[in-house]
Amino acid sequence: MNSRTGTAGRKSELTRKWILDVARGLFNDHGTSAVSTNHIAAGAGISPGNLYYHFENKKDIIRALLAEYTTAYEDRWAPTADAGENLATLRENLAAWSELAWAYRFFEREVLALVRVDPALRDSYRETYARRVGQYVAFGEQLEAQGLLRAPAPPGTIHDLAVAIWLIGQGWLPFLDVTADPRDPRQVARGTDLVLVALTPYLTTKGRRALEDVAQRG
Amino acid sequence: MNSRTGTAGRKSELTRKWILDVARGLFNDHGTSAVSTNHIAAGAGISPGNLYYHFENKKDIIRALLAEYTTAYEDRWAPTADAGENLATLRENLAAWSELAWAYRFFEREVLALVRVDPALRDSYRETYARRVGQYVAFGEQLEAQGLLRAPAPPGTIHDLAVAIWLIGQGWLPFLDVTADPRDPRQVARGTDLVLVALTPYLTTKGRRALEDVAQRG
DNA sequence: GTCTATATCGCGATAGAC
DNA sequence: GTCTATCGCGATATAGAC
Repeated sequence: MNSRTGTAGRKSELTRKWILDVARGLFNDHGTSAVSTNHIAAGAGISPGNLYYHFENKKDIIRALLAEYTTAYEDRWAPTADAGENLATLRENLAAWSELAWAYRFFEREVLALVRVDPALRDSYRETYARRVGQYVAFGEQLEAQGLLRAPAPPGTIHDLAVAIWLIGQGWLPFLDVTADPRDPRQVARGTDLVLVALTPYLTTKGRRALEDVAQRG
Repeated sequence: MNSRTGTAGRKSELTRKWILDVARGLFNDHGTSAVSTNHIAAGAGISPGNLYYHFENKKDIIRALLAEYTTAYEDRWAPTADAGENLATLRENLAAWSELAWAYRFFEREVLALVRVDPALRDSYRETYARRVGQYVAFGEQLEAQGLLRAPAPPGTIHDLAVAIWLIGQGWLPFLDVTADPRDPRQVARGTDLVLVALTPYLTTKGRRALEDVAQRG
């Protein structure tokens, strides 16, 4: 509130970041509801009072983590123009994405419940979702324009496909967390398979070749 | 524990069921972590002590609700033999399923978090998942045998598709809950669209016609 | 089977010293 | 910026009367 963030804010930022890292780890391991602000403070080796100096409450911490997550994603995946190139790197992109999602896996597990009880969180989630699916759709339209997409796609198909892929992407990691060991690299590969099983049949032969390119090279 | 369930158990079963109904409603509205055993007791118009007579604790209630949910599903959808007929009724089946899912929507929202903190729940969930996806795969193989599935499906495709569809089915309702009004019938229809956008491209022309049949008649 | 009363515990949050 | 101390509250769970 009263912080003019000059050089004085440095130490504060460090502690703040440290709290977020610890909280993220605990949330990932035990789920947000099992983790109290006291646990976080203890885990971070600071006092409860200090934690409340940096954050209003637990919700505030969760919001900050979502902001981190979103930023990390958007730093990494600035949308590019060439859909063909994107197809070629799709697999590695999915793998890289899964790394990030793993770091914030409590989120993938709990978002839908969390946004229900925190309107502020809900708003940023909706915004992210809209932007993200918008990117998918733009990607699909690029594919179409470049003849990489099978022709007779009824209107709305690309959008539906984008949402379906979003759902698969949202769901598969926490799902593996339950049914298998998500750290197993082969399982991560299965995650990309699940996305591709939805996407592939919409690609032309040329599109499929672009997709497999990297598999040949790698 | 010491209950020889004869005629004496009748009243007990009624109260038990009533508690479950109330709990389900509250969980749906506020999420499991915001709802305490006291809230449930108050909502049911009974004392906290009475609630603990019928259930060990909150986890126990949640487990009972999952059992209810699973049973309700399996009573409704006994697998049938004719895949072509199944295709024709797929849309209505999806719509009917969404009714059921709506009644237990807190589950769709929270399962993955819930199973993490309750091993018993985790076990039944895994079991249900395995059985359900197994049914999907069997369905896919029937389609294939009847020439309703496009021919060159690489091994594993049907299974991947089954899992992808499971993920879409798991995800879309709670997702709508966040992004739109899930009670809007058109939104429910969009849910089936999302499943079909993954399935349709794998169908032969004949398969697609079987799928559209009902749309013509309705 | 159901109630009332209560014990215990830990969470969220703040005040005030340093 | 960080700590210690602490208050108030509500959640879980049990004891014992009816």
